[in-house]
This record gives sequence, structure tokens and C-alpha cells, in this order.
Amino acid sequence: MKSPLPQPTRAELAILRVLWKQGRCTVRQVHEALRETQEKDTVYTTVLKLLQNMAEKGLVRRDERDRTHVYEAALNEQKTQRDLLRDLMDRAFGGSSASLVIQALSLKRATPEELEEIRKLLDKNEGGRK
Amino acid sequence: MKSPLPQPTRAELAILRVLWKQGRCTVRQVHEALRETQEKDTVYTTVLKLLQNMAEKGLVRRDERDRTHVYEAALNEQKTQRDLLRDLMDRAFGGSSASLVIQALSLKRATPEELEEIRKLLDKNEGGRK
DNA sequence: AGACATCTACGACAAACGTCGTTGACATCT
DNA sequence: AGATGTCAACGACGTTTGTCGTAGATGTCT
Repeated sequence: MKSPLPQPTRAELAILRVLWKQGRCTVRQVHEALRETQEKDTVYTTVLKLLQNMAEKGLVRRDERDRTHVYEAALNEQKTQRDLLRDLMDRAFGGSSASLVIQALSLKRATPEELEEIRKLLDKNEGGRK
Repeated sequence: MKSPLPQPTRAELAILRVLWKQGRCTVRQVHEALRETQEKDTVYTTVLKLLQNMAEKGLVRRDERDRTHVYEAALNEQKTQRDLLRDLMDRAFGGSSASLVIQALSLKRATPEELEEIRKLLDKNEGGRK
């Protein structure tokens, strides 16, 4: 049993991001949050259906005690981010995390604070586990 | 005219990686290269079909002078990598390249040489364009 | 009670994607 | 010439993904 949870699809990931940010949410809350961020509008029942699918897959937990169900993410945000990165690393960077990082750094200028954090991580990485 | 080229799909990206590595290739060459890297085997005609689709989309160029056509990538590898990263950054990291980099660094230990290269990039980034 | 809103459940649908088999043209070998 | 192999082209198909409409139950307001 306990087959590993499937990776979220694009639409599912957008929903997960709402749940990660806002915590427990009703369908309506998710729907309205998406309305604000998303460029393309989706309809209430689409969000409902997606959340139902996600509950069935185990990507979210559903609290059915009230008539209005409440959903929460069942996936860890950082873990999901790493899984997605690993997938992309394998598919587009030949498994090299370094070249991925190098390309990523050219994407957008980070703030000095962020750069500092990255530096610290590099140092820790250097002396870290072999 | 000149609508921007669509992003390659997963299967298309796998093919592009072969073309980036090996340069101009026939369908058969691509097929056999995939056979070696890929875990799941695909059939010759599947690769052919994908390459035909890609040619139509403009993702590859096709040389039809010989009976056996020759394909080459029409997309730049680094540019494609950055596009994919940007997409993931928007979808999963709230547009923050820094947090993406931080997660990526925890993915796999990089070699000292790679770490050095990343450091240099950080420095250049620091003083760089505002 | 009756009108109206809200919610879940469910079926249907179209588009994208990947897969494969078949066909007919062309080449090569004996 | 005939058998065999290789190739491009194409149609068909199943699955996944996202989308939406409708129905029926439940709640709320007057």
C-alpha cells in the first residue's frame, strides 16, 4: 500500500499554492484566491472538481464535518518544490544541479539578502556531508 | 507572423536533448539514442511522429534533401532551460529565483569546481546591473 | 411556507499528448 | 526481377487534463 503520491498537475499546483499560503480553505476561498492571482478565470465548479480529484489522489485532506468542506494541503511545500526541481533537473539539465543553479541565477536579480543566504548555503555545502 | 515557438513537451524535450548533444540526426539516430538513455522503450514511428510534429511547430529544422531526413534543433539549449526554469519559478516559487536556487542547492551535492563557478556568478551578480 | 442562494456530486466534453499500426514509396541485395 | 529492408506519412486510439453544466440536497431569508 501507500503508493507514493502523484505529482500535482499545473492546475493542482496552483491550488496547492493557495492552501500553502492560506492554510485550511473552503472551495470558495480557493476559488476567490485564484481569481485574484490567476490571469484566466475559472469557474467555481472547476475548482471544486479539481479539489475532489486531489482529495481522491491524496494531495489534499478534506474535512467533511460541515456541509461546506474544508481542504488542506497534504503535501509539504518545500518537498514538492524539490521534487519539481529534481524532475526538471533530470529532464532538461542532464541531472546536473549546478548547471541548473547557474541558469537560475541568470533569471532574475536577487536581493543582497538573498545572495547572502545563498552564499551561506554554498559554504555549508562545501564542508558538508561528503 | 513569427508567433513565438511553443514550449516543448516532455517527449519533445527528450528529443531535443539528443539533438543538442549529437547535432544533426536522422530519426533512427534519435530513436537509438533514446533507447539508450530512456528507461521506457518507444517505437521508431513514435519518434518519427514526434519529430514531424516538432518540425511543424518549428522546434526543429528538417533537411529533406535525402530520402532519409535529417533533423536539427531550432531551439537554443540554454534559452530553453531558462524558459523552463522561469515557468517553474512562477508556478512553484512565487516568482522568487532565490528560493528556487536555495532549494536547488539542497538537491545534490555539487563538485567544488561547480561551487566555485556559482560563487563567481554570485559576485558578478552582486555588482552587476541594477 | 416559499423563494433564493450555496454546496457537493457527477457526467460530458474538448484539447493535448503520446503511442502505435499500416500503407506505399524507395532502396538494396542476391 | 524478386525478396527484403528502410523510410515518411497518416490515421486511429487511449489517457490525462482542464473545463463546464446540471441536478439534487441543504441552508437562509422574508
